[in-house]
Amino acid sequence: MQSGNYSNVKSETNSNPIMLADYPRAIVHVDGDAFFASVEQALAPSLRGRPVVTGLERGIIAAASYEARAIGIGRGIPLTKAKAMCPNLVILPSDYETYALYSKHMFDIMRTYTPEVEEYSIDEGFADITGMRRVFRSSYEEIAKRMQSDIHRQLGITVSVGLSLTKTLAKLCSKFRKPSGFTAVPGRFIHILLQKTPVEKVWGFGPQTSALLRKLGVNTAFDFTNRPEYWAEKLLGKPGRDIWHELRGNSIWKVNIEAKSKQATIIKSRTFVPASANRDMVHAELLANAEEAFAKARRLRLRPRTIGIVLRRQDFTHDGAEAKIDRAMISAEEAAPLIRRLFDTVFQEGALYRATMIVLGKLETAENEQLDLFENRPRIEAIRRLALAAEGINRRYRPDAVIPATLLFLKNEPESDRRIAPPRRAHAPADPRSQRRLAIPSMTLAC
DNA sequence: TCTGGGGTCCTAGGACCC
DNA sequence: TCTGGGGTCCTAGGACCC
Repeated sequence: MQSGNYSNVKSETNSNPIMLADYPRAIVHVDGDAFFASVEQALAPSLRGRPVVTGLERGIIAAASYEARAIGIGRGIPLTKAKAMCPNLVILPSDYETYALYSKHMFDIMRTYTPEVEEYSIDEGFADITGMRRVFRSSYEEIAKRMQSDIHRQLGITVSVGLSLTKTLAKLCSKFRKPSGFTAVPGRFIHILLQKTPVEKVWGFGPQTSALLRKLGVNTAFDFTNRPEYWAEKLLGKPGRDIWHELRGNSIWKVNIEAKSKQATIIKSRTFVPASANRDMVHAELLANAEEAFAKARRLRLRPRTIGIVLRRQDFTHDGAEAKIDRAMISAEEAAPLIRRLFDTVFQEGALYRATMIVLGKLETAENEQLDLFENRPRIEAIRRLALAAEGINRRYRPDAVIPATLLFLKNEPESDRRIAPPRRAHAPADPRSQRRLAIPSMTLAC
């Protein structure tokens, strides 16, 4: 395990101290190392030490173990390409339920050191351990290291841990050494960390903001914090000001212990290859997404009050439209006429589209659902029963055993993945996703 | 990082009201 | 009937995150 802090690093400049107190707040960031792949390796000892990736169900790598990364295989790479690079690659489907169990256990371990734990995502979280030194009769560094070793011992996975004064700094620390790294930066060494951090690595600075900052001669986090606060706010608004403070050791973003509030939107989108200008085909893709989005809404017992669509063109520009719905809808069939209207306002004849998206917004819990007195109750009930029955059949047989007639356009395409609709033999390269279904019968490919 | 899928938050600007 | 100021609410879209 790598370990250390900045106390042994010679200061490159002693001017402009940003924060001198060591830990006015002590924030820990715990970041799972290749989380999905690590869980798989923890579950199956035979996989340890081998290159393992997950993402079989999508055809694109969702997580890659460090053994896989060592040979250049990482997130987002198509499985076909990855397999070509490494014939021994172990390819698994993502098993989110199991990962969620490990995730919960990881947060429970963190909570044995402080109740103030934020479950930021499935594989990373924050803990505010300010004031806990006395309770555990140890330094903040020791507490954070114990958290790390507890997780390793109890779960069999490694995590990287950062300790500093703010969430932003703690996150920089946990990224500084990986995997299984430990990095602590107290107040008097913040400037050294910032000098080593290019703006792109700062949490909250994406490609747009980073490019702008670089153009203005701001290349590192240190450069950014050396500009005046009003400059940061004027250029980047409130987020810019918040980040400026966070980087200087002034904690703005509190560790949020509340469970994630209710989901606000459900999004379903799919890219199809090749792009298409065919009105019916693009519309059918959109409805297929609507089917999945409503299925998810039913599962979560949520009802949308708005429906939005987005059509993405081949050049990655996109257009969208949104509409309110006046009563609760639970199926794509109910929404189909509305979706059609939105589609007709957005679709442009002659444009080449590569993806469609459905956005169900303003979700409400089904319990609050109120039916309009004047609406056509029997018909709506019939549609509901139909949707639920179809779902049951599909669960029992195959996902597309029963589909709405509106999707027959896709269904009729012979030997084609439902989501990859257009005939591709003539003019397009084969899509790897449609091939993998036929070609990969088992979970593990080991040659 | 020339781009897969699922999310959240912030802001600018328009509508509407006094 | 080009004319003040200001508040609130909503929406579209940008930017970012994992």
